[in-house]
This record gives sequence, C-alpha cells and structure tokens, in this order.
Amino acid sequence: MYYILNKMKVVIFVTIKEVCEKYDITPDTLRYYERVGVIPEVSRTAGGIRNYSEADIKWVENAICMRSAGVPVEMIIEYVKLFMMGDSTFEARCNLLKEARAEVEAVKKKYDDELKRLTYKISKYEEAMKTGVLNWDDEAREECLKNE
Amino acid sequence: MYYILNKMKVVIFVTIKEVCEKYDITPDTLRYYERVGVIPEVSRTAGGIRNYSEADIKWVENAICMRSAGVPVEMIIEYVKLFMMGDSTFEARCNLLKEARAEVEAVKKKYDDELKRLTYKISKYEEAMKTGVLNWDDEAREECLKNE
DNA sequence: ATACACCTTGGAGTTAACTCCAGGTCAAGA
DNA sequence: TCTTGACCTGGAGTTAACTCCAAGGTGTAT
Repeated sequence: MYYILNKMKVVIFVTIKEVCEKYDITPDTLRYYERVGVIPEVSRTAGGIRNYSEADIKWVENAICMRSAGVPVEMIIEYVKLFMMGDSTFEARCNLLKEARAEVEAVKKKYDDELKRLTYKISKYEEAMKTGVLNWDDEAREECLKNE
Repeated sequence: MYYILNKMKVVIFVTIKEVCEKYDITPDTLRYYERVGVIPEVSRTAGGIRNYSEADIKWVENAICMRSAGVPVEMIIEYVKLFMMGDSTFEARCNLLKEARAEVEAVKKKYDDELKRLTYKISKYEEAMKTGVLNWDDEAREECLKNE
C-alpha cells in the first residue's frame, strides 16, 4: 500500500498480498506460517492488518528457503523459537542448522543418484527409438539403493 | 522361504517380508505400490501368496529409486502403464523420464542453494559462539529465492 | 492335527503441509 | 457516506503417500 508524492513512492504499509506476489506464494500459506510459528508474529496497522517490516520479510525468505529444501515446518518453528529466546541459544540453533543440513545433504545425494539413473535410462530410450530394441544392463540401478 | 539341501539354499518362493527386509520398507507400502500400480502385479503361489520374481524385484527397485528422489507416485504409475503397453511407447516413456528428470533437477538445485545458505549460517553461528556476537550480511539469502 | 508365524484383502485412519471458507472488519476511491 | 475490494480470524477440508486394522487363509514345524 503506497501513494506517489513528487514522483516518489511513499510506502504506507506492506500488505500480505505484496509479499505474496514478491515470493509467489499465497496469503493463506503466509498466514499459516505465522499461525504455527514458522515466522514470528508480523507487525500490524492500528486496524489489525499485517504490515510486513524488513525483518518480517527476512523471516519469510528464511521460511521459503528452508521449506523449498524440504526442511520440515516443525524444525523451522523450533529454530524461530530458539531465536526468540535470545543469544543464549546460539549453540542450540547451530546444532539445529547442522541437523537440517545433514538431512538436506542426504536427500540431495538421493537426487544426484536418481539424476544419473534417469539420464542413463533416457539415453537407452533414445537408442531404442533408433534401433527399435530396448535393453539396459543393471549397473545404473546400484547407486540409489545404498541406504544406510 | 527356502530350505537347505547339501548346504545349498533352495528357494521355494520369495516372500514380501524378504523383499521388505532387503530394501528397508514395510509390507504395507509394497502392497500399496502394487495396488495403485507403482509396480506391476506380482506373481503368486497357488495359495495366493506373493512370490517376487527377479523382474518383480527390479520394479520394486525402480519404485524406491524414483520415490526417494521425490518423483510422484502418479508419474511412476504412468510409466508402468506405458511400459505394459509395449514397444510402441518408447517415445512416451522417454518423454516422461525427461519430465521427471527436469523436476528432480529443479528441486536438486534448491537443495544445493539451501545447503550453501545453511553452511554460511552455521559458520556465522560458530563465530558467534566464540565472539558472543551474531551478524550476517544478507548475501547468503539470494540464491534460493530465484524462483522462475 | 494343531499350532504358529506370516500371508491375504478391502477399507479406514494418519500425517504434514497446506488450502479453503464463512462471517465479519478495514480502508481507499466516488 | 457509501461502495467495493482486500484483509481479518477460527476452524474445517484437501491431498499425497502411506499406515493400520479386522477377519480370515496359507504353509511349515512339531
């Protein structure tokens, strides 16, 4: 929400819609994030309408980044809670982030392996579309089944 | 299910439990995969008990690989259906795999970016635990928010 | 022959993460 | 002031992917 004064944009407040357009998410999702604590409570206008500050927006970015890498909502909530408790939680927050990173790394590895497998299969299909015969040796299966 | 004859393992049939133990999944999941078509119908004993052939097991492996990389069940079902229709679906199958690969690649990129972001944050926390002061510039936020 | 572990099916229940809705409030333009 | 569109809350509904359950059948071991 803003008006133009002497060709300058004067922002009155930053609505939920504006934030949603910026990050391509829905207002429902953003309100849900706030309700459950994935982001801290957002500042409001006198009338009770959300007015996103710079800090609020950084929390939104944090939530989106983490979620897009599959970090569970519960974990982000835990991080926000610790953050709110102040500097005494540096270590706990650090450990939480390390845990998240380990998880993201593990899944990323699966993705890398499956990417190889898919590429191998696709190459075999491209061959098959020329020769009319499809056959693959099973070497490509190995990688993504090592689950320990 | 097997017995030992002259120190040799004579397999009578391969039960669902054995397959599950091999891949660390539950019988319920495996039966679910079969029911919805993520894997083709598994061969049975006279009494109706599943007896996994080599081919059946390869389908199980396929399902597990794809799912672990986040390929949706619906897409795997589609692939299996096309496979069952024979050689005339080479191209359709190839396109499906390419679509799956594009999707896996896109998500993998998000994971890579978030991995960097997490590592950056963790380093800042490790610093903060020594100095008592936490501060990060916002450079680390950029990457994983480029969504197009 | 009976016990016992494991198997079967169909259908209902669970979980995470949204997503939608009703009924009401707020605020910018005519 | 009135209208209109965006916003609010609390709570219910949806979706994907399992996960569990009851009631009954299978098959090897004693």
